[in-house]
Amino acid sequence: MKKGEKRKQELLKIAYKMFLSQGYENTSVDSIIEEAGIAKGTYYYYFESKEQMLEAVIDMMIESEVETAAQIIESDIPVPQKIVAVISSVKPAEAEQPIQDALMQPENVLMHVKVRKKLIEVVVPLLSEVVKEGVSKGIFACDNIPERVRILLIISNDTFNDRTFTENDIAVFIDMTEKLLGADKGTMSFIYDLIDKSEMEV
Amino acid sequence: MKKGEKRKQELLKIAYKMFLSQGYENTSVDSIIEEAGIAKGTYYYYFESKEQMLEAVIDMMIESEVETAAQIIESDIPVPQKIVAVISSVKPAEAEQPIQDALMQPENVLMHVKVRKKLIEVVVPLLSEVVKEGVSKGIFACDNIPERVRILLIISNDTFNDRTFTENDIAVFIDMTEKLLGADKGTMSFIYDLIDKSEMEV
DNA sequence: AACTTTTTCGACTATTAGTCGATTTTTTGA
DNA sequence: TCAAAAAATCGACTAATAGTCGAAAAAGTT
Repeated sequence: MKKGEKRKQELLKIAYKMFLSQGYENTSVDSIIEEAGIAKGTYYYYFESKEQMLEAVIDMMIESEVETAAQIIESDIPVPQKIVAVISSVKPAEAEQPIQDALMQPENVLMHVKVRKKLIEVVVPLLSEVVKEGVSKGIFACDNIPERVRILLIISNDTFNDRTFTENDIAVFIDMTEKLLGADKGTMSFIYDLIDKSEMEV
Repeated sequence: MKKGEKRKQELLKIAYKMFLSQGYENTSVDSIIEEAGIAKGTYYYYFESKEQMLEAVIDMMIESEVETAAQIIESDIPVPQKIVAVISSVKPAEAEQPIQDALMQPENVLMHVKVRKKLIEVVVPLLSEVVKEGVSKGIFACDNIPERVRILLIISNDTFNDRTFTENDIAVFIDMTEKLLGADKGTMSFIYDLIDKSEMEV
């Protein structure tokens, strides 16, 4: 009842690395068990299927990202900055490994879609609270907050995570965010300074 | 040089149906050739790989949708209605088969993502022209049109194609569209009447 | 020590995408 | 018209895959 959990974590870590470096489809169960030094039967003692293991790996990834997001929310920075910080934290970006690159690879569509879906599911309620705080402070003015927050996340993900972007994309993103949340013009323009210009298309 | 093209089209049609009804991953090459009554070698005479065939099937799907979109654009309806019509035409929706349902199935992520990506690539320029027309007529007022159009497509796709939606989603979509394009409040509220309420979540 | 439960093993199966050389059918041009 | 060239078809074969299963070893329990 104890050793088992450890082995499971160990397998998840190995799979996590291999999925990211080679893609989910290109990582065979055989190669995972070889890397782990266990037999086929052992693998299937811990995981129902390869896909179920992928779910578990994703849950693991999400968990740590949500922790970061929660910390940011509890911190004491201005609401607009807080929102942007949470949105950024939700993309692996500069973090540990080239996770972002890995997720961009076409052989990782499945993983990519699943991560995004779960992340949005879990971050929308968190971020909605922050926006609500902004509304009560008079920084924002809008209704249907969760629906708006979702749009924010979808677009930021599409613009900044899934592809290369231009200055125009940033300008439109800022404009859209302000209008979507009912903020004064200029409220979100600090975003421009945060962007890593090296990631930008010329 | 003639018979070949016909066979190719025939195979594409068969694959199209099978991919949609069973999902891409669940459709084996063996089952396709059985359905078509040909040998393995013949299949690979026409297609490099199963995935390359998927691309071809998608191109086929896109092509017909783009034709429809182009017709709408040439038609003589008001600009705001035109935009919404194009966006709707871009989702298979009520069309022929339960394509939409098929693309929603988790076993079709790959196909789904590829269709969306290609569709956006091809529709953004078309729709941008329409918006430009709207700007010159004073209905809209905005810059960076292609970037804004992309957002419109991404969000409409996420909201109306990928999941069930609520009244709030519609309200936010209308509000966002108006603000994104710089239209007067109410310009896009006709959208509400177009929505098939039966598709809505309760 | 005798037992039960948890964990591990690896040979085995069934299915898959893709290869290849041989063969048949169709086209072409002299 | 007919033979050579090109296009199209065939199906047995390979290599890799995810997943199964019953037996055995290890760890816990009494």
